[in-house]
Amino acid sequence: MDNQQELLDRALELFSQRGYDAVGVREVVEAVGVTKPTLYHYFDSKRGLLEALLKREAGQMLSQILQAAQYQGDLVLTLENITRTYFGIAQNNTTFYRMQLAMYYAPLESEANQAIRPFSAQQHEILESVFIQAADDHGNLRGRHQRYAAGFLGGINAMIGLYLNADLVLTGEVVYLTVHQFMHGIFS
Amino acid sequence: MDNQQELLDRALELFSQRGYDAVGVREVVEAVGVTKPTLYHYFDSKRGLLEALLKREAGQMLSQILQAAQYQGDLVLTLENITRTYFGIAQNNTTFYRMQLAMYYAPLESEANQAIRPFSAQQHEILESVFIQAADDHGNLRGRHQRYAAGFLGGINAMIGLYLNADLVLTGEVVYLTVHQFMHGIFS
DNA sequence: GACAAAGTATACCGTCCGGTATACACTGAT
DNA sequence: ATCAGTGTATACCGGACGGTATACTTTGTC
Repeated sequence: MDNQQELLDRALELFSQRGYDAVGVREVVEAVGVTKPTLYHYFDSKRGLLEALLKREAGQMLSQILQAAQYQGDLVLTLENITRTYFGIAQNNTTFYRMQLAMYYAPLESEANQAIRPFSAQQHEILESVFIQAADDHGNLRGRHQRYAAGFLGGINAMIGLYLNADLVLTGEVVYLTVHQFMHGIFS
Repeated sequence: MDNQQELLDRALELFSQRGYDAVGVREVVEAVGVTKPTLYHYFDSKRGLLEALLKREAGQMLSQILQAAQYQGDLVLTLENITRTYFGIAQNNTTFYRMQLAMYYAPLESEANQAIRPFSAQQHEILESVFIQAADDHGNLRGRHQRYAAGFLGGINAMIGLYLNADLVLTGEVVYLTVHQFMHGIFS
């Protein structure tokens, strides 16, 4: 019924499965059962389609992460909330999570990477702010927030990577382990 | 002089900069100054070009990692050697490292991902074998080798990610910090 | 110096690419 | 009933795509 939303849905599916560059607009419109002018009516270009898609999906993802990342004096708790949220997104919106990861690692000059960059930047900003705030309570974090944010997200995505390969189930225990490993290393 | 190698060189550069799908064979041959039949003489297809490229670059990368991953009773030392090797590759062959990362995260059904898969599998195998061997000396590692291998590589790539964004210089200290954080967490 | 093999170029194949000019149908407001 | 705006389809654009049939030129071998 709603061609605009259906176009976004199919585009998400196809881009995630085969990649933005490899999927033509023709394929998207045929999957929905409309024609190209319909797509170009709602989105001015293929790039516009991608950006509308990101706005819809990434917006929701960011708001969830932002909410989970409210630091209130307990770093472990906050990191667990963040991890749980990421795992939840990866499980409930696997398709988008895959696409977003692929776009993040896509070449700098590719449209895909350029489109995802603002979103990634916001994501990192949120995580860094947690470590910056926590540095008030844990002095030895100071000045390392960037490395920690990157490392923490790296750890989360390592687990999500295993999940996406069907090598791991993202249980509450894995949330605990991911955060615990980040805080205390592998031996404790 | 050697058109075959020059084609591989330019293809590496272009694929890394803009992505496999976004670069046409026409562009590759023009960058070298030859014509398409020359490319198709050496490599049967665009995919063949990519695979020859991987064989050349990934082969060398794997042999370096394999050498660094010889576990001889000292897990920290081995992990530091591995980390140093990864950092070295990322620095000396930035172009390939970028491309390889992008291909790893590319959609499962994309040619790029399918081509890189065997290489990635070998990489993970090598890392897992380190943790499997180390479990003889550290019982509490047992059965977790897959998660640890993924997490460790995730940590390495988080640092390399910062390096690729010019946000971090990969010094010997970062090698130490990366391994130390993996072993003991962020507070020690 | 004949000959096979390897390497390269010209010119072309059909297909798909992103994008659009135009026209028509539907809807709601006047 | 009319008219504007929205939505959709037909049919097309120039150009780029991956790939190749053919022929020529170079090279090394006997």
